[in-house]
Amino acid sequence: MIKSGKDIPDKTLERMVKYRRILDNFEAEGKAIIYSHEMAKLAGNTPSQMRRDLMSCGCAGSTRAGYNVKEMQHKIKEVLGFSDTKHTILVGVGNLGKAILSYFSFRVPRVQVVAAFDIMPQRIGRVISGTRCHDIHEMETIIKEKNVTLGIITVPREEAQALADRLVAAGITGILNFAPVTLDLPENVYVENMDITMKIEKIAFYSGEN
Amino acid sequence: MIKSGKDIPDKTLERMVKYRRILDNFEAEGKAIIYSHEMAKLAGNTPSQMRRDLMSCGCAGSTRAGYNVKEMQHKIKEVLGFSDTKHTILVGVGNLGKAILSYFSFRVPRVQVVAAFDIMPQRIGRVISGTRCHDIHEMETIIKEKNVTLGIITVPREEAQALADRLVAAGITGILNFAPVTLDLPENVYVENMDITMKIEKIAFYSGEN
DNA sequence: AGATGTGAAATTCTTCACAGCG
DNA sequence: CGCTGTGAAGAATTTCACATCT
Repeated sequence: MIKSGKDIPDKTLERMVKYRRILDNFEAEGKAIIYSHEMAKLAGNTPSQMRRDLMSCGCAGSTRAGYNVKEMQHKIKEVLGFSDTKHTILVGVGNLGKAILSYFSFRVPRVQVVAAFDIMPQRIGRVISGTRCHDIHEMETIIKEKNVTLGIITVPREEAQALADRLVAAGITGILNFAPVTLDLPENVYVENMDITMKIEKIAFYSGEN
Repeated sequence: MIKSGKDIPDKTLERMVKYRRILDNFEAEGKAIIYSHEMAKLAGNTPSQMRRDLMSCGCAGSTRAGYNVKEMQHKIKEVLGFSDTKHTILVGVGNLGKAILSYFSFRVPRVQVVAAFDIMPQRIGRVISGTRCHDIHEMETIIKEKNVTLGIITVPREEAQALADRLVAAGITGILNFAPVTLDLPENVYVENMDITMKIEKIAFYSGEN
């Protein structure tokens, strides 16, 4: 999908999320000032990359004294968007689905999971980490009712494409896909893939002397 | 970590894994020849990127006739390394851990999960998708015994760094980390992070007109 | 004609190096 | 000084365009 017209580089955005998490911790500790090299250490990158990233979000760091934690936090949240919350559903309440639902008890800013879906009767009606699991037949209705725009796919590979089509037809514009297939969807839908086995193979490839 | 001296670009490697999966399906269907544009469609990229990738693995596609499925498959497997299997453990047998263990029943080439670990008594001794869950106290012993070199971390955030240190001390050289923290580890350990909440926020950011 | 293979351009991302501020 | 801000260099990745082959 074509990225919408935000001027902030993709990789920078990814790191921004990380920075926010780190800053949240700092705030909790009452730390008020942070240097780019401290931040870089915690984020696993370099000071200059850190500073470059901050430029993209118009973040003023006062010379000599480092960056003001609260201000930086505010600016980053502004970029990531803290105003409107997007409604999300998750489809496929197996182990993976359950695991992801529990991530949300730790609250992901901007994103709220409003319902989960499955086909298995024994899962329907249950509440997992605060989210109710519905029969998948109700999916389209609930998407419309609750104004859902994001979908998380945690169903088996074979079912992923058909499900994605249904989600898109129902009006969803962003998908996080955990199934190991490439989804074929219209350009205006933004898709991110979480390819777990790929990552494992990457580790096998790079680790050790090889 | 510094990448070991393989000449193949990082992104290409990632796509290679995807290509292999696609080829496996093709082989099952008995298809013998494939064109770069077909492959690109299935992998969600462009024909020229596809061809460029194949160059990196010395993959001969005969002009006009496209690529020979079996040969391409062979070359890719050669690059990804199909000879030696790396032994892997997973630590943290919650929902996420269980989900990942079940991925392995679908067989990830090159990688074999030989044991799982947890601290919770009710999990210890159980067998999940063919992998036995041990008490975490046995971890170091089993790593040595079974010559384990890769570790998958699916414990809560607070425990991840300490666990990673233990893994590295015990001789592990590659880690797949699902906890949302940056692990601070020696240069010679290769780490990949699966940052689920980050991906979700990315979708929230890019999807829709925003 | 319809593929592949590949220099070369274009784009994106990272790092360097250093001016300038407090 | 030590730290930020940033132009400019450098590296990595993607895309273009076209010669070449059957």
